[in-house]
Amino acid sequence: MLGEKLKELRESKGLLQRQVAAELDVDTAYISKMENNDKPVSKSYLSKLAKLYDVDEQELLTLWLADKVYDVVKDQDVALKAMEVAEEEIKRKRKN
Amino acid sequence: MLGEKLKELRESKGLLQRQVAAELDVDTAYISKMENNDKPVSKSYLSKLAKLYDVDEQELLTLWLADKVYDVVKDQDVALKAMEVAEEEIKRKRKN
DNA sequence: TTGACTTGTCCTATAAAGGGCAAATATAGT
DNA sequence: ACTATATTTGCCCTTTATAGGACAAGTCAA
Repeated sequence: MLGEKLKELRESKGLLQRQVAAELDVDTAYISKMENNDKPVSKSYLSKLAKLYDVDEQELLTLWLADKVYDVVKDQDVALKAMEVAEEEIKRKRKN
Repeated sequence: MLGEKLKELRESKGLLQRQVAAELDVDTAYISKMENNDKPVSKSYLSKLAKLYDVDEQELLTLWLADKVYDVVKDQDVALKAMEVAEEEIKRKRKN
């Protein structure tokens, strides 16, 4: 989810992976893997990416977190129920 | 969430942590920590616990997974949004 | 062919799981 | 108050998993 978004943003900016890699000071292979969900995106790059692509960091952070959640529940057939339960717990804690 | 449930179930069955510990062949301290969310419950104990407490394993599994999800999103202010996104992704994949 | 991207393999460092053990506390009964 | 049992807490340890990459080699498109 974050991967697709990053790729889409990069292309809309007309940037090459090589350029983004240079900006983050990493290998281009790593960029490729991020965009293809082969490797998790390191949280520490989110702010740099947000600036580079000129989007709100919150947006990327949301997708980043959604990926994490997805990784936990995928393949689990009680996934939806579990997420509901967790959601209610979050809301409950927020109230307190 | 799973912890509280386990404690509640154990007490409703009138069992001591010592007895449950013996059943799972672990330290009583570990049982205590599970019930107080100080240590994650090992997934491999769920079926034994379900039988011991005479409940559906799915129920425990759901709470177990909910705990995992909660751990990922807690303290994150985009938690709810991220869960929504992940939820939709799950549903999307299910369709395909 | 060349530049852009992808894929496979490898490595290292960190963290978390899964507990044990001993000591501290809480609680109920006498 | 004293004891005994139940539970909790703190500290420790080992094993396994994952993150976070690098590097080389492969593929794809112009």
